[in-house]
This record gives sequence, structure tokens and C-alpha cells, in this order.
Amino acid sequence: MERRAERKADTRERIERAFLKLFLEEGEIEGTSIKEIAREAEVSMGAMYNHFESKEDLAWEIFEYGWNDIGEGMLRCTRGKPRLSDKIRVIIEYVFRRFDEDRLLVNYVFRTRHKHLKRLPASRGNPYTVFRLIIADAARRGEIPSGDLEVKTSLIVGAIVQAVDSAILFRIKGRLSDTAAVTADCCVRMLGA
Amino acid sequence: MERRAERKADTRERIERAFLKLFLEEGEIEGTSIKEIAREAEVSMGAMYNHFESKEDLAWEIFEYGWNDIGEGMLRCTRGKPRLSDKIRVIIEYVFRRFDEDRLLVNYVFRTRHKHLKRLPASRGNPYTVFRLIIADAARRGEIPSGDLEVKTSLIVGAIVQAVDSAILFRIKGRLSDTAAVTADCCVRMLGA
Amino acid sequence: MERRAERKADTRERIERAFLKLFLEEGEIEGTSIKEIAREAEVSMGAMYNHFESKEDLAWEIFEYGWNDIGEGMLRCTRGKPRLSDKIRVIIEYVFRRFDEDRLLVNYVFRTRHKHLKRLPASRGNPYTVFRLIIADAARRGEIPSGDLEVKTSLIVGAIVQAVDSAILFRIKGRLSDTAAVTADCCVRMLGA
Amino acid sequence: MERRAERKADTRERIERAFLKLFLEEGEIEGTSIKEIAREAEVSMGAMYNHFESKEDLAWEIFEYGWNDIGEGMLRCTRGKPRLSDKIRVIIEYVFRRFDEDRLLVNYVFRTRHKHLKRLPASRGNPYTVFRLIIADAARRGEIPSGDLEVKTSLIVGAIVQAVDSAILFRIKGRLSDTAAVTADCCVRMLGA
DNA sequence: TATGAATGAGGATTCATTCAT
DNA sequence: AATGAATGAATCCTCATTCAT
Repeated sequence: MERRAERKADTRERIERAFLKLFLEEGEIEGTSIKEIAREAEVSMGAMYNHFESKEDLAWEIFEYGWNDIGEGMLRCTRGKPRLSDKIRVIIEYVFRRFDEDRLLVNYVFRTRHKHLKRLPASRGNPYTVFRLIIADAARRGEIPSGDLEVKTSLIVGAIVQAVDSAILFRIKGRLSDTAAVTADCCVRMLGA
Repeated sequence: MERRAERKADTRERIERAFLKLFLEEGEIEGTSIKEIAREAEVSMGAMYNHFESKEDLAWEIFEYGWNDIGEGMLRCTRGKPRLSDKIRVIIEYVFRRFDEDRLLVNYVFRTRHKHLKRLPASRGNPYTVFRLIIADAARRGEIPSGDLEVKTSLIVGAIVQAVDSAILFRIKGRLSDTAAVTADCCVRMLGA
Repeated sequence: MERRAERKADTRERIERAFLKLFLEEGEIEGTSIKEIAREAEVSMGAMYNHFESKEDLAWEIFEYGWNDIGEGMLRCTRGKPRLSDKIRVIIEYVFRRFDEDRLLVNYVFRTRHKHLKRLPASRGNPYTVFRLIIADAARRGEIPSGDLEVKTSLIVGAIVQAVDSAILFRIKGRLSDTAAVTADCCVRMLGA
Repeated sequence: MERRAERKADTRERIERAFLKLFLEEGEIEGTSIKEIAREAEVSMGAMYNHFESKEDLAWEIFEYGWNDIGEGMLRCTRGKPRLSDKIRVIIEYVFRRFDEDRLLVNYVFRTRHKHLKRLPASRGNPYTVFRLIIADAARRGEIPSGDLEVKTSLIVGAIVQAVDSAILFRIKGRLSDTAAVTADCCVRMLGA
């Protein structure tokens, strides 16, 4: 019984990894067919539908998990750090480290945000929201000038996303975490701390 | 003769605008079919192939034009401005204004860069390259600390792209150009000027 | 032992009822999948194959049982009734009552007869044959004019089938048995008694 | 231009005929695949979608045309015939003749009524409605006993449908129109004229 | 007997592209 | 240049059936 459930979970994960791998290669969900995913995961096409209702469902479930999980990880890092600069630093360290450990997932989540974001409620543990919260908080406490919350949030998120992007395109070489300190400095300065 | 050439140019442009419009609605090139583009442009499907070799060619030509044109516009703005902060400011003003005037094109170019960038040589008049050039230049002249060129370029480009993105998703309301000043300030600070 | 056999019979019947129920909803055998039947019957898909060789076998066995059982019931009713009008009346009463008691089965049998009839020998206890027999008999005995046996049989069977149909579509409201008398009168008159 | 439209109409008709032919052989819409229809019509599968939105649309459009057309034909026959018996006779003659001329269409329309009837408004020119009208009219004029309109309509329609059915299964041999007179007599008697 | 994940052959549908008119 | 019907490969998905547990 136990074994059965394990086996199932394993298959499900193989499908998810296959999907992420092919997405990295293709760059688009539409570019990666169910057939290829099945082959990569060493599963029949039909079996996929025991685990996911549709291709779209597969894409969505992986995104939802990743987006929320990253968001929550970000939030967790910042616990007990009152200062904005520390928060920003640990968040960026966290995201970049996570990218180095599992670039497939981070790449996927960041790159497909557009497609999925319409569907996602702006819950607390969600990268975009996390940044808005800590920027608003810092402004309230006088650590940075207030105003233009949305613009600033956008700029910070954009900068980080782009760093990930560049790492994927190998414009930024080596481990992305090695650039976390510089990036954090830039971001903190950007906010005018 | 005149009329004919005009008509042709007109058709071609109608197709391009139709493509951009549908892309904005769908968010993906794959999501917009030749049939729909033809209907939107009020042209037959067959006629499209008198103007573009293939769908991919259509997507590529529009991108190439836009990417280079925006890049060149950015470059042009910076003429005669020796200081980094001025350059950044006018570039951002230029891009944001352009977005307000023609969000269809800017949206398309920024959103599909991934798909096309592999194919594009890093020519001089290209948004990414432009930023790298002016940042490198400022560092050389001691206006900002040197080092981490790629990282800084990524962050700047990312911040700007994200601003456009947020405008499209209506997270940033109103005319994007109205936020150019703030954005420019942030970017300049980010670079440590 | 007892328990086990009971259980099995019970499972088998649950499957049959589930099938009939879904057929009523869908209107087509193809529209009701093994998976749905299994869920409705609260049985695993695999278990179904312990009771029926295939889906087609399931469909067939239910039909065969129903068709013959209804036919035999019809035949039984007519015992000891020499006159055509009485026979017709009791048959219609029987069929309509049976429909009111178990519309699932009657609906299924009448609606899928086309699919199955090719496979079925025209045995004695079979609705179509029953009518032909009693009509032929009445003609022989001079109770009705002779001739056109097949046509008359068709008309009678068709009329009754359609009554069931109308009841299913709720064109005929209430209990179908309440219309048995009228229907019987019509049918008897039709045969020229 | 003319030629083009003709060609298109021809293709469309070839598809319809192919569908009807295969339906007669298979007995079920689900049993006839798009692939087979395309092969029979000597058209590519893709081309079918230039003429019909979907398989279901194809099935529906043919039904709708046939159902209404037969209904209107029936109505037309009865013009200028005040007596019920005459109306019934000409209608049955019309339907049976039509069946002999184009058994494919009549077979299809009568056999798939269930699937489509939910979708169809009970317009005036529709076989079921036509019978109800003339039966109601005859009752009003005292030609037949009144009451049980729905039941009587069902029985008449059922009888006729079944005649067609039997002809298809070759239980009734030869041309169906040859049995029109007997059938009409039966039906008239059934109504108690 | 029971389970339900896995299989794989088909099914409907889409769509870029071609080509006769 | 323009038209749009035709093509056919590719895609996603369904489903009866099997089989290891």
C-alpha cells in the first residue's frame, strides 16, 4: 500500500521534472508537447492524465507550488530582521541560492509568471507581495523615502528577475549566489536607504 | 504605381498592427493564429504570404525592427549628455513615452525578447548593449564604482522592463511616462552615482 | 461462503444499476465510460472485469436479460386470454407498469435495441416476436383482417416504444401505466379488431 | 467566382452524404469517425473544418435541415385536405416516398431524434408537432374522439418511425411506399375515425 | 476478488502553409 | 497581389483494458 503511493508520487515528480527540463530547453510551455514530456519522464502519454487533469493543469500546479513556495521562503528569511537592507540581502541570497540549487523551477516560475498571474490571488507569501510589504514597512518606519510604492516594487522585482534571466542566458557566469551581495547593495541603494 | 506601392505598404502595416494587437490580448505568439491575424487585418490568409515568408518571419521582422529602433532611439537621446544620470533619465523618458504612444510594439518587443535574443547579434543599437555601454563608460570616468558590469546592466534593464510590465498589467496606473523621473532616480542611485 | 457469493452478486448488480443510471443520463453507451460506471458503482475499474468480460459484454448482458425478460413477461400475461384485445391490453399494462417500476431498464432495452438486435435470434420470448405471434394468431382466427403481418407488428411495437420514449422525455406526464388503457384501445383499433 | 462557390457547396454536400452513408452502416454517430467521413467524402480531415465547426455541428446541421424539411413537406401535403384520414394518408405517403428516395437522410433524422430533440424548439414545421396539430384539429371538429392528445400523437409518430426502422432492417421488404396505404388505414383507425 | 496506475491505440481538432483561381 | 479551400502533420486528450500489488 505504502509502496503504491510512493510509486505514484515518484511518477508525478518525474513528470514535473521532465516538464521543467523541457521548458528550460524550449523556453515556452507551448513549445513542449505532452508527447515529449512523457518520453522524458519515461511514462506513457495516457499515464500523465492520472496525475494531472490537462497540460494546462500541469503547468499551473507546478507554477502555483513554486511561486508560493519561493514567496514563503523569502518571507521566512526576513524574520527577526528589522532593517530593510538586511531583509533585501537575505531574500536575494535566498532566491539566488535556490536558483543555483534548482534552476529549473526558479526559471520556470519567473518566466511564466505572466501567463499565470492573472489567476493567482495576491496572497501574502508571493514574491511580488513580499517585496511590496517590506518596502511599505521600511517607508513607514522612515528608513526610506515614502511614495511610489508600486513603482519601487516593480523595479526591485524586475531587477531580480532579470538577474535570474541573465544567469540562464549565461550573461552572468558562474553561480548566481556569488552576485547576491552586489545585487543586494544595488537594490538597497535603489530604494534610497 | 504610387497607389500600388502605398497599398502594399499599407497592407503590410495592417498585418503588423493586427499581429501586435492580438499578441497583447493573447500574451503569446503561439496563441495568435495566422487566421486570426488575417481576419483582424482584413486580409486573406494567402495574402499574408506575399508580405512575410512565414509566421515566424513576421514575428521576427517586427521584433527586429522594434528592438533596434528602440535601441537606436535610446542611443540618440543620450547624445551630448556626458553625465550618467542625465543619460539614464532621458533614456527612461524615451522608453516610457514610447510605451505610452505605442504600447503594442514596446510590449511585444520586451515580452518576446527571450524567444528572439538567441538569434540577435549584440549590435550597438540594442537596449541591452546601450545600457552596458553607458554604464561601462560612467565607470571608466569614475562617475560610479566600477566592477560587476553584467550584473548592473541586468538590474537596470530588468527594472525598466518590469516597469513596462507592471504598466501592462495595470499595477502601475496612468501614463507610464509620469513615473519616469522616479524610475530614473532609482536607477541612478542603484548604480551608485 | 454465503456472504461472499452475496457480495459478488451485489457488486455485479451495483455495476449494472450504475450503468443503467448513467445511460439514462447520457443517452448513449459510448457516452458513459467504464471509469464513471466504476465510480458510480463504488467499485474499482479493475473489479469490473471480474464480473464482465468487457464493456460491450456488460452492455450486451444487460440488454439480453432485459429484452428476454420483458418478452417473457409479456408472453406470460397473455396466458389464458384467447381474445386479441385482452392480450394487447394486458401486455401494454405489463410493459407500462414495468416501466414505472424500473424505467432504467426499460429505457435502456428499448433505446439500444438497434445496436443489439443484429446479434439477437428472434426467439419466442422477445417483444417483437410476441406481437407477431399474437397478431398472426388473431388473423388466423378471423378476429382481425389478415395480411401485412410485418407492417402491423411494426406499427404496434413502434407505438408502444414511442409511448415509453415520450414518457422519458416527459411529453407524457405522470405514471405511464395510467395511459395503458387508452394506448391499448388505440392499438386494438389499429389492428382492426 | 461562381465556380469557387459551387466547388465549395459540392464539397460540403459530399461530406454530408458521406456522413449519412456511414451513419447508416454504423448506426451511431459516435461509431463514425471524422477520419472515415473524410475518406468517404474524399476530403482531408482538415478540410472538414472549413465547412463545419465540429463533428457535432455537422451532425446537428444535417439533422436540423432534415427534420424541418420533412416536417414542412408533411405540412405542405395536407393543404386543402380537410379530413383527417386524407391528411394522414398523404403524410404517410410523403414520408415513405421520401424514405424510398433518400433513405439515408430519413433514417438519420428519425434515428437520432433523441440526441437532438432537446436542442430543437417545437416549431410548426416539425414532424411531431404536425401530427399533434392535425390530431387536435380533427378532435375539435368532432372527427375523432377528443382527449389524450399527447398519447395519440406519440403512438402515431411511433408507428411511422418504426415502419421506417423495419424497412431499414429489411423486416419490411421492398419499397416502403407500397405499404403506405395499409399504414395509413391502421393509423386512421387507431385514432378512432 | 479488489485496486488503480499504466498502457497505447485512437479520436477530434488546430493550424501554418500551399495553390488553383 | 489577393483569395480562401484544401492539406496533413502535430497536438491534446479519452478510454477500454491490463497487471503488479
